[in-house]
Amino acid sequence: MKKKNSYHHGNLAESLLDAVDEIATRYGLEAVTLRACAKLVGVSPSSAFRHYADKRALLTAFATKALIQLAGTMSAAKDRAEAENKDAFHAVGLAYIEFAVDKPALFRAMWREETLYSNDDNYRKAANALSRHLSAGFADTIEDLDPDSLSTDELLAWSAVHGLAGLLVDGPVGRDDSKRKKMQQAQEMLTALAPSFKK
Amino acid sequence: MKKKNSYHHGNLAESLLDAVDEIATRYGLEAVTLRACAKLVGVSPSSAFRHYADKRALLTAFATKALIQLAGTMSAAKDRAEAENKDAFHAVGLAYIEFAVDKPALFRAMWREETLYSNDDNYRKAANALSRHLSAGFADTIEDLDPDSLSTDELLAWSAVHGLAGLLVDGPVGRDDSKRKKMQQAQEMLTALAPSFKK
DNA sequence: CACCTAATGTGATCACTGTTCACATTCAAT
DNA sequence: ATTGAATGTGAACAGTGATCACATTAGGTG
Repeated sequence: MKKKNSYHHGNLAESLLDAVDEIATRYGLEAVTLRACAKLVGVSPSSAFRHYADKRALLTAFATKALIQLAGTMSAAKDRAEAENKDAFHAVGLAYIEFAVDKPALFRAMWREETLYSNDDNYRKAANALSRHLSAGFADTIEDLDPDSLSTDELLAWSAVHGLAGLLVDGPVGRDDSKRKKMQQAQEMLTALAPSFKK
Repeated sequence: MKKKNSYHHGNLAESLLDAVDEIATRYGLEAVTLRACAKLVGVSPSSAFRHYADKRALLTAFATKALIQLAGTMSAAKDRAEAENKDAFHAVGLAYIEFAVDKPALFRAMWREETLYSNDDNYRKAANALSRHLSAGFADTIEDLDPDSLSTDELLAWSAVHGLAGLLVDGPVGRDDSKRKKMQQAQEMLTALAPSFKK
């Protein structure tokens, strides 16, 4: 994007993240290899270590990026729903699930505790932000005393949405179904969940 | 367990599964290596291939075993709840989450689509069985027309339970909390979910 | 401008991984 | 007792993450 034929690449750190994305979406997370990423970027394998201490550090950065991307999608869904006077939580939850269905590799990468440095500050922040985006769909009069502690309603909402996403991506639910069918199941589940949020 | 010093091991296939369990529980799933398993069993690395076509096949067998174990735990929880006249779904859901919290490595191994042969017959059967154990907590008068197709209520129940388990094991929820605290969150979530199951 | 230091990319090399294959050993049925 | 099938072995292979001395360059200093 910047330099073309120079010894120095320009912004290898960012380009490596793009390479992870490319390979993960194309061939799956397990196919993401330092050497493959380096080759894709057109650079020596060892050069990656100038920017990431570890393969794990690279994957952590990638997961963080994915989390932020998902948060953006959810935020957009919320705005759209409010503009159309629709139920915001329903829309945000649906966006969450749709993201998982559309980009399973990214969704998996976000939550691989064992291949991540989950103590990383940026990662933690991005992960915690998600719950806030979900509960943003609720009535605004919710008690947001401690931003790092979830209310039971928030936890239930996140669990149901996250759980269905997980079952669709890495579970036996809707394994051979079309995307339309899957999203329809999500719709129904979210509707069925609504009664639990009556005050 | 059988032979002690013979050239032939006796039941390598089963012992390898035990080795996977041991290593996964002790050092995490990523530490499960064919060579480490073989060494633990006291056998040559290549011998594993007489019983499993692949590392993936081994992990599939292990995942299946874990699924069956979880199903057993759930079934026991249901029986106990019914004997004590308590809500069966609540108990079964709690058992599901407790299993994940107690044995995160096993729980992760069950759902790693990318490191599994999820088409394997035994695996599929075991995975599908779980939903039935969950819905067994519902009123018995539920319409179980198609056993392979989930009702919306079943799907909601499984999603919420599975989601919280996932968030606890591989997510930012309750990361530094004690087990007691985690299980308390689970209790509250399940209680909050109940209104959605009113007919 | 020339210089110098820090940042960035390279190549060789290491230990380890899953996998294969010819070979050794044992079991079980004849 | 013999023999064929089942099971375990050891040496190899290519691919992996990682390290380190070294090469190349960028950007501020004089």
